[in-house]
Amino acid sequence: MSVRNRDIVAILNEIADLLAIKDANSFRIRSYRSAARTVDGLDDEVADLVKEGRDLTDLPDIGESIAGKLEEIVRTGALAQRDELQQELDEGVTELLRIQNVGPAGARTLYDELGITDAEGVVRAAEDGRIAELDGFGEKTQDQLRRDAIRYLESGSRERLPLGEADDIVNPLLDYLNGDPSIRRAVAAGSYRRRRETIGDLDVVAVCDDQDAAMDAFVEYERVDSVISHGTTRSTVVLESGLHVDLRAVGEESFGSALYYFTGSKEHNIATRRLAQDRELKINEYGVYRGEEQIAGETEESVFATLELPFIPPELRENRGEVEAARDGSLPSLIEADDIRGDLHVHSTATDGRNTIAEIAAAAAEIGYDYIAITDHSKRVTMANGLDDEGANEQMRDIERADTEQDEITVLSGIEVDILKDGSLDLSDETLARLDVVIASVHYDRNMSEARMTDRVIRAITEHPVAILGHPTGRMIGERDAYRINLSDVFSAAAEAGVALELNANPERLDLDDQAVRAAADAGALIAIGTDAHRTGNLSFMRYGVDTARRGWIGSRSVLNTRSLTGLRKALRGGEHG
DNA sequence: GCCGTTTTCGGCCCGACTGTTTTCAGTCG
Repeated sequence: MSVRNRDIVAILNEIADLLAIKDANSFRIRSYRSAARTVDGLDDEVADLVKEGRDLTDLPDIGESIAGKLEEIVRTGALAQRDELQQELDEGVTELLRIQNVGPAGARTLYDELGITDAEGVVRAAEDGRIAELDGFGEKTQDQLRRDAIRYLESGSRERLPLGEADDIVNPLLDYLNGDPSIRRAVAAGSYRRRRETIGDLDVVAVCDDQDAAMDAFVEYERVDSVISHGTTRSTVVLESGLHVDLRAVGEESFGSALYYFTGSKEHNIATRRLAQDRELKINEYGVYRGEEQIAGETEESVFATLELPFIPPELRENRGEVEAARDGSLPSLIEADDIRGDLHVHSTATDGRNTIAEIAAAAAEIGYDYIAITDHSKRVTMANGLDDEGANEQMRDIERADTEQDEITVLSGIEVDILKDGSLDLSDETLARLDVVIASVHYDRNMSEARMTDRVIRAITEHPVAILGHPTGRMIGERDAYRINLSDVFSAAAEAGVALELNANPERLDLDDQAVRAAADAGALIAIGTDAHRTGNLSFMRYGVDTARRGWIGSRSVLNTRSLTGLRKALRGGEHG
């Protein structure tokens, strides 16, 4: 098994950590972290690039030195430099950096003076009162570090929150803040605004009439568990849910620049600040400055204008080419929630859904859709009481009846047919050919080699009347990884066969993810955004699918279910085989 | 260690909060 990018990222970051504890040149440390970010964002495996003899120094933030180290890692699976650094310090001492409020300097002092190498050591030393005796440390810091180390030990590194759960926490908080008389308006920024699939913490930017009162209101919010800091322009709290929230108070004249600054991403901000430097401008959260003079900042648009850039949607701000695209006028026109005309992946009471076809149709009509496809499981999914050929045909008749019994929406017949281990499907092609929408998905036998899984999926979608490949990687966010599969081969095959790739909008799946969906569209494949709803309330998951599509640079033309019913039927026929 | 429409040296994004300080270092985002 060759070295994966994630292993390389871990090694580069570990070197950065070790160098930081050794108090090395900070820009040198930053270089390792930048290189790690570059590798993390690559579509290709570094091991493949090396194999192809590509010049790694063509990649951003990777020069002669680190390129040589990447090749060493690929060749030997290890890096002598890291091993040497690790021997100088103690194994695992970088764990100290994972503790809140312990940075390189603190870790160095704890290690040099007290020989502490892990969080348990911090707790013991704090309880013995040894930390407070160190230069630059005191009682308060000792107490804080003891709590931080215990929290680290109890929860490990803080888990990121899925966006769907974040919405349930963020919306009530924003309602509370916006209802406070001292706050003119409060808006969520950060990865939440960029609609990342998970968020680490939450940044809220607020324009306030009375900053002190606003900060007081914030820390007194009923779901606050503890207050980390409480200032006049910034306060940080931990909510009962464990989510860290920062509130930044700014003046009206700085609202746009603050929102821009705190929306990030960090990498995006660095890229645009470099553009600003070229123009002898300075961008910070208070505005865009030429010398002492503020020349923009009230709106995000005004900030972009000083860089002669059009507005870049928050979902694109990841430094994945959006700054360059904005400069040369090639930013994509992104899909909007209103572009969606129907949902193509919904389960009913016929298998494991909670609602009847009629209830689903009514809920979809209420949303304003033109059509909805009922796609229940096939028999292999025994847990869900999956349908056999006879059941599927019976269900087809039920769907047709539901379609004729109301005239608000078109109900399409469909199935989510299971892709068996050998790439065959567990319903006959005759049955499938009668249905409007056939989604083929892998549910079982996930643990096979990449080559076999790739072959299995490609056979399923090219040899049978399939319209859509469902949740193409099988991942569950924070629960289980994608199965091993060569996505670029699958995308090419799907594009060739006219089979759409699903962007499963369930916020626990989001499968394909943002980067994969971009690669799929680049390969010429159509995208089908479906909620996989098992109850009518889940139809609202569509939003997360659209968010992810936008993060994948997807326009409405690349998405199957933005088409009119006529256009959809035409595309579905065009994609069928035999 | 990386990078270059001032190019092979000399820069490298920027500010708030806290605690231990008496002018600032460390951490965070």
